[in-house]
Amino acid sequence: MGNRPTIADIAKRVGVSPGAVSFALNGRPGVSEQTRARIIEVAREMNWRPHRAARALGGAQAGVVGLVLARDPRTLGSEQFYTQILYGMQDVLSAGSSAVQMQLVRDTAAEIDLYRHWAAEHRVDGLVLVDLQLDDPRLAVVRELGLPAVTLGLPGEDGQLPSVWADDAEAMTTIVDYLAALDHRRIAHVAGPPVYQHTARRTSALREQAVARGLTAESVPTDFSDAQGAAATRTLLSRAERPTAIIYDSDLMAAAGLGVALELGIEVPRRLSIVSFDDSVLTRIVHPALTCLSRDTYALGAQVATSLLAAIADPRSRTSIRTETPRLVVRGSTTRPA
Amino acid sequence: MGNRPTIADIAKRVGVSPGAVSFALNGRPGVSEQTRARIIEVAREMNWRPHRAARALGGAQAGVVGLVLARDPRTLGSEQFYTQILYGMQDVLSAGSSAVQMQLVRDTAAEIDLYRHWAAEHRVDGLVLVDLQLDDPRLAVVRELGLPAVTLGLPGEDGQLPSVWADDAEAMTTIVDYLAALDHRRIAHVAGPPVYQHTARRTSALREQAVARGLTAESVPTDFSDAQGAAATRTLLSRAERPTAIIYDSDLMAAAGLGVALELGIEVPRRLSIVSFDDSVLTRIVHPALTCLSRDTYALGAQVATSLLAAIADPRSRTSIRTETPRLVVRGSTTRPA
DNA sequence: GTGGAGAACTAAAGCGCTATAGTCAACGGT
DNA sequence: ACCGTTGACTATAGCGCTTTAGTTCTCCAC
Repeated sequence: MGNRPTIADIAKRVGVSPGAVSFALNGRPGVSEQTRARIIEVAREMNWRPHRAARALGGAQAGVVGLVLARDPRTLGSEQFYTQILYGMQDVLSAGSSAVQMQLVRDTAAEIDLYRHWAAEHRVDGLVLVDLQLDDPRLAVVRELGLPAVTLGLPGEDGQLPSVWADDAEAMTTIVDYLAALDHRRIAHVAGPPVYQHTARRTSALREQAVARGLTAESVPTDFSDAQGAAATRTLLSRAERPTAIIYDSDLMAAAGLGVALELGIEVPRRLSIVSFDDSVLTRIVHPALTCLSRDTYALGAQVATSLLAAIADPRSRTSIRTETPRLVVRGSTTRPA
Repeated sequence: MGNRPTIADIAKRVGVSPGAVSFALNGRPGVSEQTRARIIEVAREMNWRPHRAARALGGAQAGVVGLVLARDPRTLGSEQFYTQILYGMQDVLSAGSSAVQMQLVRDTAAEIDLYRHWAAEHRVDGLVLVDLQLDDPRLAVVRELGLPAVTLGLPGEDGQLPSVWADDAEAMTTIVDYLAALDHRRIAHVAGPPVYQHTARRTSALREQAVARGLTAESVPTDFSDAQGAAATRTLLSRAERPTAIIYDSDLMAAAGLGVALELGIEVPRRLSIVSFDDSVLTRIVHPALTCLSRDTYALGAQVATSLLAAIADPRSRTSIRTETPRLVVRGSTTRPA
């Protein structure tokens, strides 16, 4: 039963003091190589594992990093992306026998509460902040709490926190390049909520590109839900001069948009090309499969974990890592306008 | 900074011993109502929060329950369901200021390793076992480790563990009832892996129903991936005597199947009816929207959390809760066969 | 007015591990 | 031969909280 061996048990068995065992097991000087080996062997034999709480209590780490997702329970849909991130993170962290504590909350206020809670209870050693907002209120809180953190997305203006990011502007340019090459002149963009930094970057990149190339472009904000994605699509496609291509900020909305096109009898891709900013199974199972930007989300998660571990080890480190710009994967949903 | 107040700080401030503070804050007898009130007030004033690790060390609970999902990172797809479960669980657990530790692993062996790990490090107070298998190797391990656990799905044969479950056989019957009423005579079932208990139950329920009603029915096993779901569909639809209705064990496979039907030019629902065993956004965004079994997954998660808390409080409790049988939600993907 | 039962606390040990200070012997340099 | 080092440990305190075993007091019954 629950009676796991303690460091004292090992000490007794080997015939040394508990302190010596602690030194040995943590690779710290203070014991001869001989006894160290002996201790390690006995520890393995007895199937010893450190008691996390005991370690954490001694001022050490909790062995947990936190990741909270703020979204309405009914607007779920981006899980695919974050599940992959989670997977990537876990594989890196479990090597250091840490774990990721993922939690879903309703909104940013709840998210902040949770951070305070976690900090107070010493539950986590570090945080991953996702879905960065313009003027993000979380940044100040995290700084105040003194918790190491890494942002996934754009780096903070003033480089407050280390971050792992991809260039959204460049990604948008990739898409527009492609659509322009196909001769699309009227492009629409079903975007996420404007408070998000990535949405803002994409939107402005599209505008710039449109001006530079003399295209008509328009971004429609949504809350990322399939319902609003569908609604936006319906509005766009009901116009007299409807767009010949629509870029969606998420795979969920893209799929929903495709459904609307089918429902309106607008052939995809002949009469409407669709591009999704996210890749996932979803883009592959609908018909036609969706052209999208794809990236190695698993690797991204691993990257985030690595950065976070570095930030925890040295809280003053401030290195941001720019990841590869997502690649465009062309599938059946795009072609030259009819 | 990080210098959170301790129970001793409160004690000093109020002028009592740390023990008294502990009593007061835990609603335990040993202090007068007056001092208790005073202590609680000061604690709030100083913004005190218990240090989790310290509590856990004293033999108390870690305040974490574990949920591990064993699946290949490339076969992800059921996240939607589990994200909802997670959400439901969290809302119940956070009231008791516990958290859910969700982790993804590659297979059952890794899952079992993780349980041992968690148990040894006292990381979790209890477990939720999902995707029960026939002759599930995890049951013995969990018993051996003495960890309170709840299964989500069918109860163990011998009622070893409390469980929260819905009747898969009855659910399947609901679907067949409906399809039979529409006059479908040849029904196929794209199932999950046969090792899973729910797959087995559904498969045998379908067989029984088919015999009872004189229908032709067939179950095709898959690994739950969109690829195999699509492949199975392709095989079924390429037959001379193809089914007029296909039941899918997951929404992901159902959507993939729909894609295949479109690709083969088989109209849905006129020439093929599709029913999904799971509900999620996915069933709503494809076109036509999929008829499916729906249940309140959030509530299910909450139920699981409640049961688990009960199991933790009293490890001998063995109450299984049978939840409502999922309701059939009819949408555009089903009709009478042409 | 004395014994005894509560009530209201305090004191202190302990959870498992880390970390610091201290002990002790062996060795080397002068 | 003596002091200072160094290496290999041991002893001990402490992390923040819980919990058990006291210690006082007060109050009441006989």
